[in-house]
Amino acid sequence: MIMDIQKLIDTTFKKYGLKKTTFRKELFKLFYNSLISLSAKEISKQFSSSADKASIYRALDSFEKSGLIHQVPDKNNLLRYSLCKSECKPNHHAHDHAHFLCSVCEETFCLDDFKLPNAKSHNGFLINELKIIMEGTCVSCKTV
Amino acid sequence: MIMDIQKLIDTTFKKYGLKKTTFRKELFKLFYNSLISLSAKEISKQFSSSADKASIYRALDSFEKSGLIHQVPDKNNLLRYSLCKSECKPNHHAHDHAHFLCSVCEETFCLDDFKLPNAKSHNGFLINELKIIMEGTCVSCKTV
DNA sequence: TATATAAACGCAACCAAATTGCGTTTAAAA
DNA sequence: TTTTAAACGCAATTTGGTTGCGTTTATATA
Repeated sequence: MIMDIQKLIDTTFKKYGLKKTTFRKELFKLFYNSLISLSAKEISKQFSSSADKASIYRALDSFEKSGLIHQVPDKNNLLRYSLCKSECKPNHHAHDHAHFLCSVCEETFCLDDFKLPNAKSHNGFLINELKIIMEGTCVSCKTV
Repeated sequence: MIMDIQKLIDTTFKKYGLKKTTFRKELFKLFYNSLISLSAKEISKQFSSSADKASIYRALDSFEKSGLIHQVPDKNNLLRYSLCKSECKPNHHAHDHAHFLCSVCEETFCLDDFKLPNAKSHNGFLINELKIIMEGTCVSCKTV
């Protein structure tokens, strides 16, 4: 069952008290359609003109706080985000999947079906959150 | 069997073609003795005067390439390193342990006994390296 | 439909982390 | 002792991200 993107924006933006500005609607669509992760710079490139970086960073920040997108690891230590699955709530991201960084195309993928172990502690260390990051060659780069 | 630090420096520096300058010897000792991870800024603080940041970054870079230290995750996305175990080779780090970030003291720990699964592929993605990053409360912060 | 208000924008200034260029110093090889 | 490549030190620069502030705009409310 595929939801109409416009309707999705309507409901999610309303749900999290986000204003439907032209820019933010486009930004959401970008995440929704690309599936891959995006950095601020990559986003900037998509908006030929008129995409102020302050606006980008603020939008990313507020999208993240609303549970629409989540930070994903990046090889060069920069901020990078992906669309969230439905299980994420505002201020509480529940990502139980691994992330894959392709060393060829430098893209980040969410491996949704690679479930994480849910250990609560280890040697006296209390574990709140657990991330698995893989590096290697992604499917499409492998076959090329 | 504890190896004399001087001897260790002699052998490892020679092995990797590193010059035994005062600064780099001290830097190595710092990593060797502290056990915890270090950022450029933290390193800088240790050297009361005369520690140029360019020298620090270049030393870190070359130590990493030589397999003496490895990058560890940092909450604020800054470069942070830890001493390597013996199994690391120049330009090929083999860290089969997890990293733990304490959200209280902000320190990074290497959990050497938390072994990682060694899957070679997943859904057509070829896995070269696998990292596990945990966040939570470390042993000492828990008990305080 | 008009008005109020809080979110978002846009622009500039700013900041910290990290990198680069280049001439000088120095450890180690010849 | 001389040579040479690594490392240093200082300044300038780049980059990623943040902040301040006055203006605009979407939305709630009258």
